[in-house]
Amino acid sequence: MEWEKEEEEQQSQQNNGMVYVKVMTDEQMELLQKQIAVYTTICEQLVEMHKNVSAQQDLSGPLSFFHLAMLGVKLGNLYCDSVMTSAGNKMTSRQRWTPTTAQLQILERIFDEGIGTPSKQKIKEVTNELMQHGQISETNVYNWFQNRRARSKRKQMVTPPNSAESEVETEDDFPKEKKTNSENINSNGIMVPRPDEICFQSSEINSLSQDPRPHTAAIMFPS
Amino acid sequence: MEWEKEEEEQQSQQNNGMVYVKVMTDEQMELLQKQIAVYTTICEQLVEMHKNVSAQQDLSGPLSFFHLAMLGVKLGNLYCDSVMTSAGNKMTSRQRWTPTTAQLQILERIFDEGIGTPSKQKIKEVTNELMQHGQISETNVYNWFQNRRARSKRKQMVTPPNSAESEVETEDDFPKEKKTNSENINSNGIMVPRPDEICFQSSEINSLSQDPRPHTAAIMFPS
DNA sequence: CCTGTATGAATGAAAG
DNA sequence: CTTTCATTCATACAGG
Repeated sequence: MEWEKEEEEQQSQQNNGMVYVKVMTDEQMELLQKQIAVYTTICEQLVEMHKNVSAQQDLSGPLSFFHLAMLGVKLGNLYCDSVMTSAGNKMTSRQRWTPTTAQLQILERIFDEGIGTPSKQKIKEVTNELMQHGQISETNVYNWFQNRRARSKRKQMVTPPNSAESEVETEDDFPKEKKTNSENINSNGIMVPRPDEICFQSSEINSLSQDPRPHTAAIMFPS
Repeated sequence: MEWEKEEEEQQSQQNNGMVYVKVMTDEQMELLQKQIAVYTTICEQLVEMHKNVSAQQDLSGPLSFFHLAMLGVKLGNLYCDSVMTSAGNKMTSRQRWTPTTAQLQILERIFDEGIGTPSKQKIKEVTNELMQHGQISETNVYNWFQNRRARSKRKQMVTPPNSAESEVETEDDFPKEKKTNSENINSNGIMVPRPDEICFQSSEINSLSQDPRPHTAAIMFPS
């Protein structure tokens, strides 16, 4: 991974001036890495397992255990249902394309390569490749790049040219001081926000933090 | 991996206590969460895959997996705990902006003035003004107007339509401000096939992959 | 606690 | 390309 660059992030949203950062100790850091490593291992092994099972059905593997284990890890829940809702007549909704994680990875990767001009030809190519990972059309690709570019640009534009406005009071006025018993951490204690809709680092994280930089879609692997 | 933060120390009470700590921005934090979320999802998918592949299996397998999974949970908990307690920094990435009453009043007033074109310049002005009443960013203002307009429009769209209801059976699926509890459609970001080509995909739909290809999750595992 | 709702934010698509 | 719209996702809060 490489988000080491991340210089001076500075405000994503409600904090003009003041910078909020997460602070962790080395041990916490290490813990985190371990956690990810565990996931990595689990995933890899599961993949292996699946290969075997797929190879020969009779492979009498005690898969049930996986289920149990995974359920333990699983923090969120809901699994999408089957496509159409009970009513059956529904299904008319959702006409808008939603990139699959695989597609997103590829798109981000390509975007990072800097080619700012998707050019018709390129679009076609990309579309073709993405088609391997799910339904998609050239228009989708085109729009995606259009939006991606526009938004990443806007982000870096909003960056206050300087720090002149060193406010003196802000950031305390935050209404509520809520400190809500932290959300984001599901009851299980695991910090994953929500199992659904995962996206590999959209990295344009949002609002207007700048960062016109690379967002390699690779998952970070603690070595 | 090392995301050394550069400037912008913030160091919390950088004096006694830990001398060096890792600092992450909201973006980084979020990125991390997403990565973990990705793993989680992958695991879930793999498990689902297994469910399908192996109808029923006896259990008596490799406890190692189970242990690993549990370990993951454990680490997850530990992680959260320690992080929360340490710097006391809000671990919550991205809390959303909440307008203060003063800000809301002003926003509403401006909105009523009819200028439907917030235009960048206007946004800046307004933001500036609102800053006097609490933390806020241009994006917040921008979003606010965006949402305000969209929602007021939708509202008036729902109200009038009770006079000449054309269709006969379109009553319940109508928008309704009911705010559809979503989740009726897969939330994995998987795209639902256009109504014009839904043919296959019936049994193992969401279970594992949206694409009718060898799902070998391998592709998701960058070395 | 859990659930429903209002609303801030993200984003695909389209208009300009 | 830039701006706007429409739809959806996620979360802060109020009620049970």
